[in-house]
Amino acid sequence: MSVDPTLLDDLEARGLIHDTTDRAALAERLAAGPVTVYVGFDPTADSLHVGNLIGLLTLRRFQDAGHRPISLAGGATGMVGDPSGKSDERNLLDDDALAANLAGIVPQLRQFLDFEREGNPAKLLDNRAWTVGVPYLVFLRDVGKYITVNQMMAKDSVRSRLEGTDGISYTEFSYMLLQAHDFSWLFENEGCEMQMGGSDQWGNITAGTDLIRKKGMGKAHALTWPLLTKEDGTKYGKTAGGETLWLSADRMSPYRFFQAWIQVEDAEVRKLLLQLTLLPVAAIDALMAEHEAEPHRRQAQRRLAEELSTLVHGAEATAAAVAASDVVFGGKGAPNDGALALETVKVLAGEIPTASLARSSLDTGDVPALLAEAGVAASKGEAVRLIKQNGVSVNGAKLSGESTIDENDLLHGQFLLVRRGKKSVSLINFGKD
RNA sequence: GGGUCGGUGCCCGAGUGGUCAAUGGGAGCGGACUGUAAAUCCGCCGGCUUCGCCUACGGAGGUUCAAAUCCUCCUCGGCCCA
Repeated sequence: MSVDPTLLDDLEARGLIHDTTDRAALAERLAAGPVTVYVGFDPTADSLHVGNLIGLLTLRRFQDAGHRPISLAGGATGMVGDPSGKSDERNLLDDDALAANLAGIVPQLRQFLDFEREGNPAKLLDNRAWTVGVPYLVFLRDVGKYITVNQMMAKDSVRSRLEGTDGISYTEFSYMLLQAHDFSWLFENEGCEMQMGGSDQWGNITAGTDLIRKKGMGKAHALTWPLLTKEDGTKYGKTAGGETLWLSADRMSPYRFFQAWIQVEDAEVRKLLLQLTLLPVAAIDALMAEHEAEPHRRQAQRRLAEELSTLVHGAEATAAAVAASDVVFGGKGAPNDGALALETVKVLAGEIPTASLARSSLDTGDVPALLAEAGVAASKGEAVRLIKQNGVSVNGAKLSGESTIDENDLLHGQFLLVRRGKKSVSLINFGKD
């Protein structure tokens, strides 16, 4: 089995290396042959989100380079809660919630890696398997003895909690030990020599490499990537509107996911292409050159959205999102109602927010009330304002204060296509007669 | 436990008896310009049966023609002392 010797350089070029243990030794080890490497994902919700994408993709990059990736679902650690990046003590998840979260996450972990690949198939493990039955005394002897409290308190997230007024529970304080134990267990039982994670995981990861070294088990490696941030340094992971970018179609529709990436600003797009897609660096450079020549075509954003949608939701859902986007944003301004085929409307209904209202809602002739009822505006007052500000169009025509809507306006006798502002489009379905 | 300062709209923060749905900033929303970008500019930004009414300035009472503003109690938070 041969490995791709350019892996580390590629990661470097993508800006994906924040820190590593002994870089020369790591490079040497990676060049020598397949390495088993893991990334942990704690089931804090029933879906992963963009914050987890780098981890998933980095594992994928390792697999594509010939190494053996392990996705670790944190069935045990998720119960305790990682204090990293948290200013408050977490609520413990009960068993049912944890099981539900795992059930949501495991398929997502699966889809990024190849579990059948000849030579270096991926593995998916749950740390609960080797954690749940460990007696406390054994844990203290085999893990706790090797890690000093001094080291644990050196961690920023722990220190800030110690200095704060609310403190930190012994449970969360112990999180680092659990993660170190995972690494040493995987090292011993799966031949896993390397752990990766976001830069906030550095302390937790090196606790593992230290434990492995102190127990005389051998040499383990670590790599962290920078947390995904925007140009201004704030955390990525939300849309401009503040929505979390979930990977689950139930939590965020493929259309909205797609749109979120289309709307990325120029300053961010190169970095996102590098870190969140599998496109070769050279291809990204070429794409960016194209983009800079004709920025209004938004080729870079489009490609980013297509690549990510395909990775997360698959080719079919991506095609539907593209089709819906073309209808909504394809023409100059609003879609042309006459040209909107019933089939297209039906595709849209699956992709954009759709409200179902009773036909009787049309009877009053009160347009603002209708918009409020459909959720286009938060209140009737807001709807009135939006109309006054020229912010609403129905079936492609701007509404004015005098506009009315009746049965004759329904597309295919059933739908209204409502645009609010530039970016937000929704459908109101009045059902068949 | 004592003292003291404070709790104002999504957030920060003015306002200390009427002129207050409440100054200002941020966020958000709409518009213009554009490229579903950025920057900039303009407007909006509690609700409604919208030239008026209702609900709101931690909670409950009270004084007053009139309270976010004064009084009482309660509650929560900061700081100081024990």
